[in-house]
Amino acid sequence: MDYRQTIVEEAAVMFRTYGIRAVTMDMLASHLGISKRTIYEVFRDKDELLQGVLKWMREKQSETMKKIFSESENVIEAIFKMLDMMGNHFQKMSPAFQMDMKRYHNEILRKPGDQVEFPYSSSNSEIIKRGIREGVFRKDIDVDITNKCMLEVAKMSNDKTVFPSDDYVSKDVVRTFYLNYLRGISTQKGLDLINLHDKKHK
Amino acid sequence: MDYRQTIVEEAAVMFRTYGIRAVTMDMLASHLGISKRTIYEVFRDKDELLQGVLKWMREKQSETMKKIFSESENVIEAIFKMLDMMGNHFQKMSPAFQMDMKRYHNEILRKPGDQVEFPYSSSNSEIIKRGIREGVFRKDIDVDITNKCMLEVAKMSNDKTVFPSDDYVSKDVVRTFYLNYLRGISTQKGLDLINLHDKKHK
DNA sequence: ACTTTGTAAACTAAAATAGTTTTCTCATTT
DNA sequence: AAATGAGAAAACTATTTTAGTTTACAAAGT
Repeated sequence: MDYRQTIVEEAAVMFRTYGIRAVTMDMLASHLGISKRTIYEVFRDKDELLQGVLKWMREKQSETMKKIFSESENVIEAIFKMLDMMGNHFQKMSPAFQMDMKRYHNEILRKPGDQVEFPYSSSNSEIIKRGIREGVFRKDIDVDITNKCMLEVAKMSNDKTVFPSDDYVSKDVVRTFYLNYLRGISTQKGLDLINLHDKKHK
Repeated sequence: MDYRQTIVEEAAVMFRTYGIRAVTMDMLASHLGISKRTIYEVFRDKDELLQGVLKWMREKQSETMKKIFSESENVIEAIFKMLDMMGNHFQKMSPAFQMDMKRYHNEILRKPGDQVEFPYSSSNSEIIKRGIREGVFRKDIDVDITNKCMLEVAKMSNDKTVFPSDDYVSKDVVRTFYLNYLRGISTQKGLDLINLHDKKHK
């Protein structure tokens, strides 16, 4: 039987609920009702498993994005839907997971070729380009830089070390932070759409 | 200077955000901007620190409860406010924290006298007694047993292993589960109040 | 100057956990 | 029915973490 997908999905849930380090291989195995050996049959080590999990998360997330993107009438609507989705994801994602991700990230050059990229909020420049085409974003913005910035804003908004959840509600931070940035790159038409959706969503 | 309270409060936040095991003493120290040594000056070991944290959580929680209790017109109103507060707390509380608490709990008889009690939802029989007095709860219920049961219902509602947050929204589970139990011990007057508040809260 | 209070960092000892190996069992195939 | 293979179960090792200690040192108060 091919356990690979089953393992990845369960590991994904456990990692993001409890954090990566908190989930031991024994724990994962017993949750799956299989033996630890079987996991190591499919994945060389925990690192490879993590890579598999992150890859799967990215793929799933990317699909959802595409769906939202294609089902929306305009970019602003798409972004609002996207923010909702992200809000959901981040609510399910334990701070421990984010902490562990940072730690893995900081272990510089663990193995060359290994990319430990943040699974969610992988915004892509397509959104920005479409926004410009639709006359919602200003024509004079640098697509590449803006794309990177929006990703950073999204990441930062959800960083518990920057906005401790005691003082802020994660969802609100994303909204205000991200939307304000959005306003900054919008045309008048874009601003109108933002205000419209913001009111409707509230 | 007396660091004790500062340490306890920071540890409390970190424990419930990242889980107990995920927070190392070094991490805690550097977060506080003090040396690890200083922590050990005040607390013999991590266990004693955890006890301190839990005690403080219980006290703070108990105070809030008393406040809610005294500021409410009737028991049902108090319980709805209480549920709101609990919802908040559980949202801030990482599943890792709950997992670690269970683990500590299972290490039977770690030290005689050590009580590792769950900090939140320490409902007390006062609420039930007041409910009976107000004619909201049936007179024939066993106060002690009901108290214990309500506590268990509250705990269970927030147990991620029972209700994985993928499938359920924690807040909704508490609401339906707890409220249904509540209905079971209520008189007609109680039922009316529950329906009233439930509608208003929605 | 000396004591206290705390920092910084190196250190040790103990615990936890990744990863391995062995043995056993059940099911499928030949 | 014997052989093969896939996986369970559990014991084991080796590595890594982390709790907790010790040491050397610095600033501040007396």
